[in-house]
Amino acid sequence: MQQLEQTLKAALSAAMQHVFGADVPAQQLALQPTRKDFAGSFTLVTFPFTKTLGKGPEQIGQALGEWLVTNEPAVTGYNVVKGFLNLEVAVQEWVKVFQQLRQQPADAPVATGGPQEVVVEYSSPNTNKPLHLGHLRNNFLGYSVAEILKATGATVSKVNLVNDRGIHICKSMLGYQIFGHAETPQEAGMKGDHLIGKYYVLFEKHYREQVKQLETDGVAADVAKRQAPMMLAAQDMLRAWEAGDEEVVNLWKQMNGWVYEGHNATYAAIGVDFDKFYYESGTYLLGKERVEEGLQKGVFFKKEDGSVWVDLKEEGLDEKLLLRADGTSVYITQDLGTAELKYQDFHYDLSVYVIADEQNYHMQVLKAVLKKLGKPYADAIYHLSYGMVDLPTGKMKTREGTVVDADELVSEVVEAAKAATLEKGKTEGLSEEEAQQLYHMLGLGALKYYLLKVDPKKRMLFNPEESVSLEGHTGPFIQYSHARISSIIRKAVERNIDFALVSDSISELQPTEIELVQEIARYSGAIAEAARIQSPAIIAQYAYDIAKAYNRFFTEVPIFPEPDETKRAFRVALSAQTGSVIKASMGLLGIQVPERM
RNA sequence: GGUCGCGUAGCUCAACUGGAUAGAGCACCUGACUACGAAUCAGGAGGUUUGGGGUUCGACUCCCUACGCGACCA
Repeated sequence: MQQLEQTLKAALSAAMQHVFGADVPAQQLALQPTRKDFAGSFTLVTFPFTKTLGKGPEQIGQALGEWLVTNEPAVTGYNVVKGFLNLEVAVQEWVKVFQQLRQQPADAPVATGGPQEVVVEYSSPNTNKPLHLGHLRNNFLGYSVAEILKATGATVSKVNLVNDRGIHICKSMLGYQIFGHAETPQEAGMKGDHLIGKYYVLFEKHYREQVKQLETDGVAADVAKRQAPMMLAAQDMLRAWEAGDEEVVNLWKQMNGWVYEGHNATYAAIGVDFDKFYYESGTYLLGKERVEEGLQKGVFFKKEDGSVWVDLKEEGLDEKLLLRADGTSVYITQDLGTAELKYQDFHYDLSVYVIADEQNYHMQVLKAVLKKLGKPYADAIYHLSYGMVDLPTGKMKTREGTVVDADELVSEVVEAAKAATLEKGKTEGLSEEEAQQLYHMLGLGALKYYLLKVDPKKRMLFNPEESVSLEGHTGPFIQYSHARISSIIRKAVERNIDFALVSDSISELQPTEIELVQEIARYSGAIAEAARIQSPAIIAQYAYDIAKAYNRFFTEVPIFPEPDETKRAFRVALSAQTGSVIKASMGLLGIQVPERM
């Protein structure tokens, strides 16, 4: 299609020359797709030329259209509406476009001139609780953006930075020590991450009671929060951990191990993966080195109490603490270390951080600090900032127990898909195992699509009912379209229809056929755009559009009843190509598509 | 208090660098399964794009302002 557009632009440029004597290079001409309600496929907006040409917009459109129809064989007709010149393209041209598209596999890389060596950091859980709905948006986004960047030919490494140390980890450890009676996940009959989460919650519960007690005893609220025995004990434990206390470290290793097992099970269930794991316990010391480096270079400064700061007022930010007075690290300390480590490992020219937008300020600071340090990789850092997920009842809040658990949610969507599939009686001929796989594919397809179709930057609302919906603008709608196409291909093979080659001699195409060819051709552009703005929503919308276009084609145009052998083969080929593109585009979202459903 | 972001149909979301009559889905109404899969398709109804100014041939998009919501920084 790029070729076709080039042809049209060149012709328009020539028309400008011949009709108006104006020198307008082809690159300066922007064509846009013609709106559905008008005849034609490409539109030139003529308003911008009224001044230089000294003519009215319609006059320009008429003259250019007239010239094209007589001089450019690819253009078979035109119409002018106000300042819009709509061009109709010859059927042969569309057949040619389709033939070219078929020569490459649907998942062939799309060169965009973008970054080549990329790291995408996502998921990055705390090791004191199971994953929840917010993590799911993060995980799906991270996985998908990585796949999209791969589709532009980049080498992409997915990494997970595990937040495995700090006061919150000690809280769950302490809760376990006090209330856990050394129970194991097996004994409790729980996944490891859920078990640890239970003790984190228990810690918080008892800690709050202590705070309340202190307050009723007349202690000021903020003092009570700091002085409650359980908080003091947690801080003791953190110090013991940093000092390498054997008992504490062993407990820490054991409990984190359980959490990793639990998280890994969730990752496997939702189909995301990582090339490398980083642990904050392994990077915070490196971060302290960066702070030292900044002091030596004179870009950081020390206050009287010994704490280390950076002044970012010139960058429009504020002063920022980098290291506490007692020498312990803060979040940004370890982030400095991790950034350095990632660069050593991958020498990236793009490093994506998939992190919620509540950390916009923090990420600005990180980038600014690395620039101050003169790090060559500072500019390559990109914060893929996504909005929080709200519930119909409002924000998710741990305190109020409104957090939607990832594992529970996954089993719910799978169950919903199962129920719907059974109700429709579509399990015929499937083994039990195949059926289970299908439910999982559909349930997860619904959930992933639901979370990915929204612009990542925007805050979104999670409606449980809509997230398991299988109709309308949903993942299963697209999966269904693919299953339908697969059915057509199976039948075509049974009937020995040869659709490997598409004849040049097709002289007529239905509007829905042209539309479908255009949609297929749009795929590479969608990838480029999605990669540029790092938005899976672009791909999600595209996959929906092409599925929609296919379903329209499917109901309007007969395939097997078509008596003309050439047309019939073309329609099967068109179906096959559409199926490949649907599969590939859904793959970029991390969603699988079934052969039947 | 300071900084940043958001506001589009009853609800959830689209709208490429400023382009035509602002589009989908859900919900509501109507029609289409003895041609290939109805988890589908076609049609109807639904909008002062939060309000008010400005720039432009043209503004959901850019600028100013008011209001509302959210996040972050102390």
